[in-house]
Amino acid sequence: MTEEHNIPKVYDPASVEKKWYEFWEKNRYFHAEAEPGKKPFSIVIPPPNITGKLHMGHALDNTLQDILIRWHRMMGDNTLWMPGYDHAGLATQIKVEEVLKKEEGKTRFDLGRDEFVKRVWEWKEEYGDRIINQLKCLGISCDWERKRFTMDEGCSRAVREVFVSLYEKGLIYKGTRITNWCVNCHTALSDIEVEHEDTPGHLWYVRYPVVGEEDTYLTIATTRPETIPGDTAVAVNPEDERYAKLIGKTLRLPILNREIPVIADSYVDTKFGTGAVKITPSHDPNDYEMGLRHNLPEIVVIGKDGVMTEEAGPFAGMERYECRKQIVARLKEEGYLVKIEEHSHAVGHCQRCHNIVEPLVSTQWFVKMQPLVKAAVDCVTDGRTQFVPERFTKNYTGWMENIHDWCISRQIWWGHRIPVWYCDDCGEMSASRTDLEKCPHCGSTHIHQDEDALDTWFSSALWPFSTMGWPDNTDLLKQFYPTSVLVTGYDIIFFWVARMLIMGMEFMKDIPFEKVFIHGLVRDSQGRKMSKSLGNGIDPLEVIDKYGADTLRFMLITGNTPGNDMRFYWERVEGTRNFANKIWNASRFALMNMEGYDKDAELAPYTLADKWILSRLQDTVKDVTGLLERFELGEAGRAIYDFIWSEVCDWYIEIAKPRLYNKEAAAERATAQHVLATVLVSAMKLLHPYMPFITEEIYQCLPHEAESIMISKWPVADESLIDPEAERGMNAIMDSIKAIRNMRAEVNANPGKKIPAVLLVADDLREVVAANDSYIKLLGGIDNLELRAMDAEKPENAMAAVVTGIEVYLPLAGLIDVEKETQRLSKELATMEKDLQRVSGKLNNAGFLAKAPEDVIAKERAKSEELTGKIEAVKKRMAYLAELK
RNA sequence: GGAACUAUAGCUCAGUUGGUUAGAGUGCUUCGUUGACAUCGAAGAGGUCACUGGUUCGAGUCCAGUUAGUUCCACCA
Repeated sequence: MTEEHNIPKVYDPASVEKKWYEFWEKNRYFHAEAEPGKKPFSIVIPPPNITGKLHMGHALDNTLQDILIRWHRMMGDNTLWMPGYDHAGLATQIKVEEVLKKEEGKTRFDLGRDEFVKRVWEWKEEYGDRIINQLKCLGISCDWERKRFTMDEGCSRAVREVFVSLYEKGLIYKGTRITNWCVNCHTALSDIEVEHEDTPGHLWYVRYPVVGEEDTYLTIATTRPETIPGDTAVAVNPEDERYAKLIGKTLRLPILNREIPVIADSYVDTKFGTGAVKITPSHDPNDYEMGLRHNLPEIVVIGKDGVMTEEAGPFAGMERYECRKQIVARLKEEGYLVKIEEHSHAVGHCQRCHNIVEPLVSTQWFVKMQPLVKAAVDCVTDGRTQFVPERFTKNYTGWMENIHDWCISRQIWWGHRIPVWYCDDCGEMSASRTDLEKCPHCGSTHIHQDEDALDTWFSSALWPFSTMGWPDNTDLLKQFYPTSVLVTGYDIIFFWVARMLIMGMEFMKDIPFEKVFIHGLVRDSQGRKMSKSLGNGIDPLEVIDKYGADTLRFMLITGNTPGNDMRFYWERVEGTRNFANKIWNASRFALMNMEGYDKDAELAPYTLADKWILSRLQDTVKDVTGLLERFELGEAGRAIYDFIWSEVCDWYIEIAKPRLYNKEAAAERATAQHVLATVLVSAMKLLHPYMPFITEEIYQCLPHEAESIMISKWPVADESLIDPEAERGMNAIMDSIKAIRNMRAEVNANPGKKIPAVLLVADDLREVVAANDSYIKLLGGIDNLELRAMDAEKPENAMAAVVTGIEVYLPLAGLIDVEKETQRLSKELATMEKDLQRVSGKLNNAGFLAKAPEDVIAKERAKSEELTGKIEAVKKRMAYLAELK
């Protein structure tokens, strides 16, 4: 937009976005340093995975953050947005393994651990920055100079420190127990990495013969017949009279013919199935617990690869679901199968590969959660950390109160290797902050490190302080911890937010963030989750290419409320693009009329429209700032949109045109230029956090004080410019103009041509309307405008409309269709009378008069008066029309 | 089995502490091209605010229940 004479009519985002992003980066506007004494504002980015590719969720999440960051930067806060990415252990390992398989036909085992990990690092170097470059296309203003990685030296040091410290406190332990196991990924998973889905299945009723009693059976019901070979008991409820006499007896396991006892345990629900349940301690968490209580043997029949073990006898070597089929067939053949029922139940799937998770016994590392949760819950219940919207608090605390120990070991290679060494000589185990060369206990050099890596969320949990240099007490931590806001989707409150709160409270003894700003998901136009398998995802870069980053950003933020999901519509994208173009053209208009602008020129007194728009600007500044403070970003965006389009463009610019076109009246012209420029610059500032590129482009062309809009000062409302009188006068005039346009459209009166009009104006408005009748002439298409007092004679043979304080008459004798006009007026009359009825009802209600606040009563009284006046005028008018018939 | 969210115009959604004539965008109908913008302007039609009851002078807004849809949590075979 630098060449004033050749500004394209249509805004072209591609031609300006790159330019300004480079300009901002070159000038280091994104960079923050600790400056003691300055008010801080800080956010740590939810680190995207290095395998990541920008999707709509990122676009939304990062735009929200960028708006808060840019706004606070303009408010003069010392603003840090800490960027980085996550190594995403399992996800990345799977990704690289796929590539390895495809390109070289090899598995990670072919390469060996060291070589494989080296390959992942190479992959990270090559692709890790892809998503960051995509974020830059969105206009994201992170302090890229500080970019961190969960596996960089500093973050890794923090991981070691936390692990060893928790180990020393006894809060990390190694244990053998039943955990979620993915037979495909070949690793243990934490509880929340298992997604439960209701799946239709069957309930098989199987009878187990009672040993020593001919033709006596105990029938159990199971959803997993393939685990029968692992049964080591059948349990019934001790209160259950049906089975009382069987307790203590022995059953013979069908097919396998092993003998197992009937035990009693109050866990058994007498109402489910037959009230008798087979117990497989190695393959079911409840059975595992029961096995411990009753000292039952554990027989592993399903291996870590999902294949039946030798213990499964005739089924050894079969895949677990194939085995299920075979066992059911055998049971049927041999007469053990009593019946099959349809049964829907929740089945756990691996979050990564979506295979069915197998509960298996294995040795893993756990974080003991109970001692850690209290502080993390307290800081939320006492309000030190607040969820926005507040309703997510309950979600969080409820989960925390029922938390189980966190399984943190993964049988994978990519990630932080567990910093524990085992001595082959003395058998001791040692956790260490530094890599060990020899056993601290016996000095032996025959030691080896634990093979497992940590859950990727272990390092993410430290992100708010590991990125700022912890465990050192850095200047960065001193100024920017706790961070101000954490912005994320509700889908990772448990994975990430909860664990950051836990680790922050434990290691920093302070909250990691003051606010947790939660947003929803971006769904497709049918409300479905965007997913690869459905192929319904929209690529944000495609939207940016076609419509510009500003459009995508504004579209994502407006039209929804915090915490709720939103739908993606191309129509909404187009609507927002039109808004960008509207701004562009308003600015283009301003520029084309800026010729000879001198900021020190002598100004004429402000006109009504000047006073009105300046007053409205102050209102808007207050509204927008207040809404941003309450995290109502969508509403704030709408307020800016409405101000620019419906007030500045639709009214102010139109009214200012005659003054801007008239070069003879220099002071008047300069005044209009000054007001228009002021209003536009302020509006661009308000809009800048939402639409950074177009606002910068426009700002640079308009008279401006800062070298970039992004470091300019956020507008503050000037109370002296708030002018209720001007707003009232202007509203009356605008209402009159709308009434004129309405009547003209109604009868299609001389479109494009000018017509005369007569206005009857109430005393208190006469002066302002008389002084500004040019507005009415200009925008109503009126050539001869006559003003009369309210009680003066009403024009005959004219169309009429009544607005607050003004009656509008258009002498359109020849064009009036008496019939239609009467109809129109009676409709109007009906709604007015209905309103009046309601208002009078209130005013005649003693309870209302006694209890409602005075200003509300006054408002109702004024409304009543106004309606009475209007109704009277419309009635007179109708009487007149009746005479004409 | 718990819990949360959603229900407002044809469609997508706003509506802060209860006090409006219930709004916007989009779609629809009608009209409009000479110096910002047809990615535009003007006008219009279109809603018993899911249902039932309650609190209140007053409810789209608060409370209880019902229905429908979505989601999260939960070890019942």
